[in-house]
Amino acid sequence: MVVPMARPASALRGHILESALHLFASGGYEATSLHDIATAVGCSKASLLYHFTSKDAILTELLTPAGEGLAALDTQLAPLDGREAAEAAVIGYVDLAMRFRREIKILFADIPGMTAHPAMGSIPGTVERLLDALAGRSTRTRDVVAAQMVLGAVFLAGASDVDVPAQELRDEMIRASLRTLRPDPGPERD
Amino acid sequence: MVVPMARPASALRGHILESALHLFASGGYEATSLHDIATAVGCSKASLLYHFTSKDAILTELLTPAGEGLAALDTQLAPLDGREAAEAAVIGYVDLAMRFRREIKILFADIPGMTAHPAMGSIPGTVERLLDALAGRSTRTRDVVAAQMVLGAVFLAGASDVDVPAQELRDEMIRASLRTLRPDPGPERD
DNA sequence: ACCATAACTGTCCGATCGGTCAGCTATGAC
DNA sequence: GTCATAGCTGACCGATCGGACAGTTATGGT
Repeated sequence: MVVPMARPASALRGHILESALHLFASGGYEATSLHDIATAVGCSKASLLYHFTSKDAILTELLTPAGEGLAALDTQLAPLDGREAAEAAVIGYVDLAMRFRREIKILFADIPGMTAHPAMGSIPGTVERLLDALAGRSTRTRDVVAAQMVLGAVFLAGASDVDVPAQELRDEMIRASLRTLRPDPGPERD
Repeated sequence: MVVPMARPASALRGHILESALHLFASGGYEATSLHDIATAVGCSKASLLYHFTSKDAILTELLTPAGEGLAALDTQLAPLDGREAAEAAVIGYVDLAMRFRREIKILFADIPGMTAHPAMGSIPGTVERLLDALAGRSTRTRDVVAAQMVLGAVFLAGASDVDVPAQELRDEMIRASLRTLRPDPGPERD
């Protein structure tokens, strides 16, 4: 049987992934056609489908590292609790967002269909657990909303084109996230 | 000449807008076909294009109120400065996000093509000014990043399906946003 | 020289999209 | 009755999509 398996690495293959990542991140997955990618790469559309079994296979290969990173964070956070969980979740999540900024942009552009993509593992459950960790395992409305906001804040701020060096952005996002999650420093205490 | 103008209100017209808003918000604009809308409404695809000049015209009618609301906030924030600007921006932005949760979901699902949609006015400039207000007119990295994060936080938390009553969600989002933007309360306050 | 295989492409295909158009039906004015 | 008009529809159109496939060229082992 001549099953078209994933072809081994080659010069063109790398160029395809590179161009596809760029196009997906800037224009979205659905809005980017195989023709667009082929034009950017400088090869034929059929050549793309020689190196990859489908358009989705290209996306999968691009998203897999990010999905694995998220899964690893999930595992790492599982045994932690309370403030420890929240802080580890913040740092881990921010680092993840920084490392996969372009991949996040792809997800961001096609949320509805993308969050269910197999390459990202079971997003719903993973995200739910990440939220739980960010909230320090608390179910109080205040903490749940704050966790949800940190999730969105880092997600969007990481994908945005803020004119700030990466290292600085990372540190500020961590600080701001912890500020968001920490109890109010007002007169009342709990 | 017989220019097909926007038809006046009618029962079916209302149902179309209602169904379209629901479908766009849950599945995204691009991913929702006229056939999908027609099926949901229970009429023919051609009937949609009798009441609306195009698919885009449906979207425009759905997004226009949100665009006007954003423009109004823009005007309201213009004369304010510093902490006053930041707090007014937070409250105004959160209220806007709450009022147009479903519309935001539409934008969220098709960011690349949607942020440039005429119905939302000149998004880039408006968002930039909103960010400036959120940062309290500061250009310090810390404040700029925090503002960007609040923007994303409210945007996503508002569009998410958190199981929290609207009023409570609004108040918590405002509190958390102010926490994010507020200067660090010294090394340790607790 | 021969040939198997890899790398690549031109061309075609079915599906689906947004949109057009001629025509059907119901209603109300005269 | 007659006629204009509003509301609505089935059938069709061109464009574009992802993908299939036969065929061409380049390469390296024997």
